[in-house]
Amino acid sequence: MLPSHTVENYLKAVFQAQTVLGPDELVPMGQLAAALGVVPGTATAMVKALAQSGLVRYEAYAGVRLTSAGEKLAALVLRRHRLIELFLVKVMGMSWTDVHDEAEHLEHAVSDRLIDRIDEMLGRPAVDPHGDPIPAPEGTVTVPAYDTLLTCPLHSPMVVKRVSDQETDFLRFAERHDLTPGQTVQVEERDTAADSVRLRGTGEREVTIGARAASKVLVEAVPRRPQS
Amino acid sequence: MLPSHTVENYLKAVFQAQTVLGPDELVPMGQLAAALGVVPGTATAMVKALAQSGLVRYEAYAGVRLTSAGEKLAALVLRRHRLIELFLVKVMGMSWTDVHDEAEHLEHAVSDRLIDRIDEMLGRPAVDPHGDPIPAPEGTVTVPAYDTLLTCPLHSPMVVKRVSDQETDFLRFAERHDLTPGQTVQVEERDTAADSVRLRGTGEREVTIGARAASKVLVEAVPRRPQS
DNA sequence: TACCAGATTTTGACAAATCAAAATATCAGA
DNA sequence: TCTGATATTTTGATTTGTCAAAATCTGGTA
Ligand SMILES: [Mn+2]
Ligand SMILES: [Mn+2]
Ligand SMILES: [Mn+2]
Ligand SMILES: [Mn+2]
Repeated sequence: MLPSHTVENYLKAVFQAQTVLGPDELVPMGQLAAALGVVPGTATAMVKALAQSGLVRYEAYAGVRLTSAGEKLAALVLRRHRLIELFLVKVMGMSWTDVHDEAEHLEHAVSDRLIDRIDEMLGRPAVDPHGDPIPAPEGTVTVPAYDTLLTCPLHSPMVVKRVSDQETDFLRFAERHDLTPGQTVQVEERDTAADSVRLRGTGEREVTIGARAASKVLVEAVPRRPQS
Repeated sequence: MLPSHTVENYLKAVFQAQTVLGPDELVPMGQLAAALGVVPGTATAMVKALAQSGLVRYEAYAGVRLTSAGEKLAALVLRRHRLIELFLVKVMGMSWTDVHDEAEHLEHAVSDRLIDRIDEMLGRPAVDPHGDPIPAPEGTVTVPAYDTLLTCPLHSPMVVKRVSDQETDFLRFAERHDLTPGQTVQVEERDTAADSVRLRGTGEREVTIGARAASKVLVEAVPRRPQS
């Protein structure tokens, strides 16, 4: 019995909530329900069924976490999602701002064989168009720990490595300000009171963005001596 | 309310049954149920619901036929299916023998925008890898009337235009004997008693195939003076 | 320690899609 | 016209996924 679309979506949501909360935390039902756009009671019912199938462990009033079986399945859904996103950008010429919604459906419909062709065609990539890491076929992921524009050093050139928001509007905003993976930026000033971050980007252009937005842009120091 | 996968599959099945039975025939429920792999009672229930939605007309004990609304939806599902099949062959390098099952799932998951990119990328093709005509975005299809290897003239070179069976095994058989769209064949002899057809294919190779198989290979006379 | 606000679970209902099996209709042949 | 074989419909259940709203729990605060 292969998992339904719904089951795949629940597992993926738990997986992603778990990676932000930390590996030992339980995901609260309210958060899970919100992520999936269902009413809390629905999530409770579904999670109980998933627990029956051995895909999650569930503690009433505490929350839910994936078992290793559930974790593997979830990682494979995420793998499909991210490979599809990259495929849509690289091969189909779609914009990175739009591919998420399309991938949200396709991730449940592609076969293992097709996903492997896609992977091969893309040269076994490590990250998707947003810089999100692509889980291996075995279901393992390594998530590099990056600074954000809110935590990185000032006056020091940084490369954008990842933009962690799937909303078309935010991605368009990021693109408009050259905050896409691969671009270089530098934080000029942080104003805690104003809740803002002033940036100098490619071509000396300056922008000031909110702290909220800044925290979604993950960066890494530009290596001192780039390989010739 | 966009139609569910199930509704799309029912409409497509009625559409296809209708094109083989003829435009004025009602599709019997038993046949529809068999095509969809459900028990007859299920088909009856579903068809009644489709009739409620105005997608089909249903006459108890007689059968079902698409309304023009249903026909348009069905044609669009078929359009997606066939464009996806061609895409999988041309762009993803899959075999024409395998793409049907993959397309059966993807046809319900691709957006209109993506399907249009695919159509564009393929150069607005008229037929899929099996020679099946691709419905227009408006939901219209023109089905050319071809001879089959069972009805075409003897000793006269014919081009294979279409192979009308989606089974991997049959398609592999056809491929083995150079009976793929674009190839040239010639019928040497028909033996009604033996229920067989003897063919001479590319490279003078001869094969004898059954009448059943022969009827699935649609052909057209090779034009007298091919365009230089 | 008692209470409350907020989160969570429970209960009861519903829609979609399906099957098994009983009931019924149709149609061809005697 | 009657009869049976076959096709179709009906009936009653089941599974999955969902919501609304009532009931219950939990973690702090007074
Ligand atoms: Mn999804
Ligand atoms: Mn992504
Ligand atoms: Mn289908
Ligand atoms: Mn085809």
